[in-house]
Amino acid sequence: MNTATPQSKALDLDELLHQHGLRNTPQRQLIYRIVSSSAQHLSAVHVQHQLETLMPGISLPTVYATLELFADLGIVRKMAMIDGVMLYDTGQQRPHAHMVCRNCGRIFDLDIPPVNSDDVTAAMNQGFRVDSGDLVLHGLCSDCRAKANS
Amino acid sequence: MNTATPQSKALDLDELLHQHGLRNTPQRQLIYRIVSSSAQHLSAVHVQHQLETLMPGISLPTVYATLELFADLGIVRKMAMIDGVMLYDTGQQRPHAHMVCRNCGRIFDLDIPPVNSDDVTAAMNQGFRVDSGDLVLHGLCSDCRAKANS
DNA sequence: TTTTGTGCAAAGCGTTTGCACCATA
DNA sequence: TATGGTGCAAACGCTTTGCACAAAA
Repeated sequence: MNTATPQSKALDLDELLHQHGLRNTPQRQLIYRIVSSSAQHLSAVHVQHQLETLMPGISLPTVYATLELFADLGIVRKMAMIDGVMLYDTGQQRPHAHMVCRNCGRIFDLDIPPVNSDDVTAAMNQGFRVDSGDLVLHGLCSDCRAKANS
Repeated sequence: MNTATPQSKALDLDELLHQHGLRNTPQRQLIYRIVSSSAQHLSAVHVQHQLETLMPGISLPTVYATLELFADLGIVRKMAMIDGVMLYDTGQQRPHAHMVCRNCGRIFDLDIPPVNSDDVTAAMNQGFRVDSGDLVLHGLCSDCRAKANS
């Protein structure tokens, strides 16, 4: 059924868009390529920076609109908003926590499940149904720990 | 030593401010009264609303500055930023998670530790030292679940 | 009287919206 | 050719900053 079976995970974006009555544009293709090839979380400006050489004129509103669209299509997940910046992840990575270094400000992905079953049951006991969760840890990254000890 | 011994937990704000060479102003007293008597998280506008009757003219920048000051003094904690809004909690409550209802948008406090020891050790194994953490759960609150089932 | 705090206004920053032009289908 | 997407500019919401006046010590 698929027109091709590319090496890895490349789901057929063209087909997916057409199934939803949406158009296949170079912007969407490029943004898709970036988010699907990144193993890390991405912000909108991060995506725009990565597009600097491939499509210099791309606008930030387009990046936001496309990421929002991809979130609706299940291609990306809207992750935690950290310091007022929304982070997006490819839906292919398993749910994970984020670590913010309070010294250098960098944000790291941690392979830790953000929500455990205790959290879900505790929330349930208080009447809530949990769909997802964001865990953001604050502290020092290894680089800044090394610098602090010198 | 104290000029009064009010009902509950009122630590001596006046003394604390003087210890740090800071001034005791009515704004700080009132904001302190609000945050220390609230069992819930608070945003800056939330605090301002609560001050409507006691001090109608108080400005938002002053509220922000005072909350920031109280955070430095350890009186409040800067909690998670949710939807671009910073939440503050009194340092007296134990660390807890937040629950955002994706239907009504309300934010609830949940008596769940945001970070467990597994998280800390897992982060440590990747080189990070964890100081604190914010857990934000997304889902449906009990009210909206009830409405959805009707 | 000296110094800090407050209030006002405006600036920042990330995100969203309105609208004319362009490109996909 | 018709509809939907893009880019530009501007609006928006929350937070922060600059500065003159007021108030605490």
